[in-house]
Order: sequence, then C-alpha cells, then structure tokens
Amino acid sequence: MNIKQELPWDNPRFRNWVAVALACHVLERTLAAKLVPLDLKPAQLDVLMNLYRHPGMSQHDLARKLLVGRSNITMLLPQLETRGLLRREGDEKDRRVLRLNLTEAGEALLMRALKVHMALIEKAMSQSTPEQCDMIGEQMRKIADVLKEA
Amino acid sequence: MNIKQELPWDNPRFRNWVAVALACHVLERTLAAKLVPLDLKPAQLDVLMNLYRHPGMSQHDLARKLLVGRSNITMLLPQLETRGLLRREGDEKDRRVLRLNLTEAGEALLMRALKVHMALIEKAMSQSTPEQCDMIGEQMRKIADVLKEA
DNA sequence: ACATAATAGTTCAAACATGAACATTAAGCA
DNA sequence: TGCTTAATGTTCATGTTTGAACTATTATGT
Repeated sequence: MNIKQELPWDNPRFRNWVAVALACHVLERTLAAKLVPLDLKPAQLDVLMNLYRHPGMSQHDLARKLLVGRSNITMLLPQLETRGLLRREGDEKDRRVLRLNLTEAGEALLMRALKVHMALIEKAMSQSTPEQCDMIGEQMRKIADVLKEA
Repeated sequence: MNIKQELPWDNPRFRNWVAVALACHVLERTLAAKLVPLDLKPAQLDVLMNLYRHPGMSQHDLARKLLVGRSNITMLLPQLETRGLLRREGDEKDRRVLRLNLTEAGEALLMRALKVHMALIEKAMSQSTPEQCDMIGEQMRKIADVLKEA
C-alpha cells in the first residue's frame, strides 16, 4: 500500500483550499502593512467595521462576530476608546452589557482605512470576472455556514 | 455627496472577499479545535506539511513559505524537535544554514493530522462542484501572485 | 421570594508572534 | 589576500491572543 496515492496534495479540493488560505494570508499581511500609516491593525479595523455596521452592539456580540474570545475584546477596546474612536456606554435595561458606538473620529478613521482596504480588495478581485467573483462569494458563504453548524 | 453611496459594502467585490476571509477564519478555528487531541496547532501543522513537501529546507525558506519572520521559526521549531518530530542538521557546505527534516514520528503524526485537515476541507469544498472548486483555486492563485508582486 | 443557572464583562498568567539588534558565516570585490 | 556587504539563525523586549477564574447582574424554576 503506497501511502502517497492518498496524499492530500493529489486531491484538487485540498490543493484549491490551500490556495484560498494562502491568498487570505497574503492579503491580510499586505493590509497590515498598508494600515501602518493610519496606526491601525487589521483586528482594530475589524472592530471599527463591525461597529459601523452594527451600532450599539455589545462586546459579546462583537466577540462572536470576530470569532475571538470576550477577553480579547476587553483588551482591544481601551486602545481605541482612549484614542477617541469609540464610546462604551452601559445599557440601562441590562446593566451587565456595554453598548459600543463609533465616534465621529472613529467613523472618519474608518473611512480612510476602508479606502486602503477597498483598494487592496479591488486589486485582488479584479483578477476575476463579476460572475466568478459572485460565485466565489456564494461558495464561501456556504462553507462558512456548513462549518459553523459543526 | 452621500458617503453611503460609495460604501464598500455596496461593492460586490468587497462583500465577496469578506466572505472569503470569514470562511478561512472559520475553517482555521475549526481545524484548531479538531487538532487539540493531537496536541498540534495549525501553525505547527503548517511546518510539518512544508517539511514533508520540501525535505531539507532551511529555516529561512520555511519562514518565507509560511509568511512569518525568521524569529518565529526559531521559537516554533524547538517544541517540535524536542517531541522528536523533526531534525535540524547543519549544512556542511554553508555552515550558517540548518537543514530541516521530518523524523518517522513526525511523518506519522503529520499523516494523522492530515486526515483531520482533509476531512474538514472535504466538508467545506463539497459544497462546490469540481469545476467551481478548480475555478476558485485558480482565482486564488492569481490573487496571491498579484499581491505578492506589490 | 429564593435559590440556582446563565450571561456580560474583567483580570491575569501563559502562550504566541513580531521586529530590531546581534553573532556567525559566506560572498563579492578591490 | 583583506575589506565590505549580505545572509542565516538567535536573542530579547514588546505587544497580542487565549482560556480559566472571577465579579456583577439577570433569568429561571420551585
């Protein structure tokens, strides 16, 4: 029995997923480099993006969106709060939760960061036709769904 | 001028790439959880996979493949070496470089980990037809190429 | 109402990643 | 040769991420 016959690298699904992971990794590193002038890390940008899309969300909700632990959020937010990019206000109905909102400055910085992010994604995705691009997005949403069930 | 008209979230390329990044992130977390019984982290699995594919590679080569710094490799390898999963042997021609090779145990553990990894990827990619899967891989390779030039 | 469960957020120590400075060795070139 | 530059790997200080234990608050069940 030749084990090499069953090697993952011979499997198209494996090789193609490795390509996905690599592309993600490269884009993430490139984004990190381009965000340096704004003094923002990708993780911080993710926070700002989520707060923009979901104003008033709790820290727990944010942690689940970002797929990180709650403690990570606790460590992450003070940096942004002291920079005046966001506010944390206690919920009156449930005094356990803190409601998160972007400030004007936070929104302004987000817009600048999004230009950078967008330019990078444009460069990456312009390799594909709109149909291919949509198909990729569709498949990826399916993948995320099926894995989150597990 | 309504800024919302130009929001990235209205752009298909942006939304689709976000889906790619999310799928990657979810798969990575799921993989990490499934590797716990083998006492392996995804980063360590990446090391083993690369050493299997490229026996005798140097630490510098490995760092470049993994898109991390050389010092990261220095910190990562002793854990695997003390577990007897790999060997580091000085190159005789160039006494600066250390040649890396998997041991029998390393290869055996890699095979077990690959079963886990492969099963996860199968589950994810089985959402797509073979043609879609290949197309995704092809596009992702293009993306990695175009970004690495930058 | 009261005791018990569950939830939101924090703290802390440990693991991990990063980049600059360093030692050693090799390559290029006068 | 001898001098300079570059490359490999290590060290170390810094910053980040994680998960378990903890406090405070709310929900549930009897």
